[in-house]
Amino acid sequence: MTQNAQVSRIQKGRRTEIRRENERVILDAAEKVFAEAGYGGATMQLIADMAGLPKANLHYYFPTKEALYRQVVRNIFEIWLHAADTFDDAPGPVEGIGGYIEAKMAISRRHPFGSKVWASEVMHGAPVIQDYLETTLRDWTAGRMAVIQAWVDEGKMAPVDPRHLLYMLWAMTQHYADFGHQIETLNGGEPLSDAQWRDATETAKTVILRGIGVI
Amino acid sequence: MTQNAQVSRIQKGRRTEIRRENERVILDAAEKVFAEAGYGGATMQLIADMAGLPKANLHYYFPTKEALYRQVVRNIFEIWLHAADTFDDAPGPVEGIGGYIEAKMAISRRHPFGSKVWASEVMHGAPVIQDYLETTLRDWTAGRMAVIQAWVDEGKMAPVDPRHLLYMLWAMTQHYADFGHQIETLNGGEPLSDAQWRDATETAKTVILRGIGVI
DNA sequence: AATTATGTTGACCGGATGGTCAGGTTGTGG
DNA sequence: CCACAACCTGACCATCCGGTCAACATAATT
Repeated sequence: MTQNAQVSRIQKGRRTEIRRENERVILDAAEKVFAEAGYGGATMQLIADMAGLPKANLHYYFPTKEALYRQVVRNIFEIWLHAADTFDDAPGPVEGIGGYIEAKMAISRRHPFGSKVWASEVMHGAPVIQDYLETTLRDWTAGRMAVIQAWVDEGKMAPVDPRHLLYMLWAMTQHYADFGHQIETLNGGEPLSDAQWRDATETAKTVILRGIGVI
Repeated sequence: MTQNAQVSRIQKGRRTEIRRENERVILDAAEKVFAEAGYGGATMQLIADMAGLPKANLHYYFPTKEALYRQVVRNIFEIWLHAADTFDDAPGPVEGIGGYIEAKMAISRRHPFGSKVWASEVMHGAPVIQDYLETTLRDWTAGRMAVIQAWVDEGKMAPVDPRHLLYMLWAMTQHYADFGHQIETLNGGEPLSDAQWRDATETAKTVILRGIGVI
């Protein structure tokens, strides 16, 4: 049994395993620290402490603070984009937009740090991922706008500006991650419960879906 | 004429005038730098350069970086709260909520830096204005929730969770300031025109008001 | 005009931070 | 078992930043 566990854990050699594990630990710690302190306020020492590694070890895996930050932001961007899958094979706005709201609310709950890093990056003028905004995100947005516009043309929903509708969806859902502290404070200092997350998601879905005339 | 201008400008003595003017210049510069670089990334030297004053002069008016930051955040909070006036003497949700959306969208356009500073502060756990969140903001929120709940009870709008509706309004409107860079990039690198701001405001109002069943 | 209060600023300081490096340890292939 | 490569880390360094201060300039007061 011990041997089996070892074998399965060491599939690709101890060396690459060490590397993968350490990079993961560092990236997780970095995401949290960057989210809580901002890029300028974060220090390599803080990240190292949170990761449980000496600072010099961080520089072994990531040459500079900026390189580490860049990797954190890229990872988040991937998650962000994949939430759009619900759009693709949806027969209409109820499933497509409703599902998108659910997916993004789930991300806000599961990856609050990542969301904050992303927000911070954009607020500071996207120094690191400007190229992504101009290519990947622009294409992505154009695609979803076309889908929404098609629904409008087919009479499946009220005529609403697809671009601003998308912005509304982003804003609402990410708000629960980015302003989580404010929401928590207004909730008596307690994190939202399962039921409260469900209420939030349901309220958002109801108001939006009724707002685009599909309820 | 020259004399008149001077007289009106120096109403309260040269000294207090100098102080007021310098504090204003410094606060404006600080707001911009804090918004663009974050608290940790901002430096007193950067703020001084933007204000056109030597760094030591900043410390004459504001003892520490934190004190300067604190004042910037307080100023924003004031503006933020006053946008709620439209709620108070509105006969119903159409005027109250519609007007609130318009007011907050106007603020996002006029005070984008302030909005970003506020967002940053909250995202980092509100180290400076936690007490405000727990007192002023909590009371404010409770008051508006009561107003909305009353409208629901009177049958003036669909039954919607007032708290999450408020969060939606905050999120949508502030998104246009906080994520302004992303929106600008997706707009071909150009800031939103007057017409586009009108579209954004109208879309938000339409979807929300229809979403709460008053259209 | 003399004195005092307020505003101005270049030069400086202690501490923190990102990053380096030499010397060590551990895993890997032959 | 040996030699090489990958990994680890304490100690160190140059730089930058918030903040201080002493000396000076300007306005207000008497």
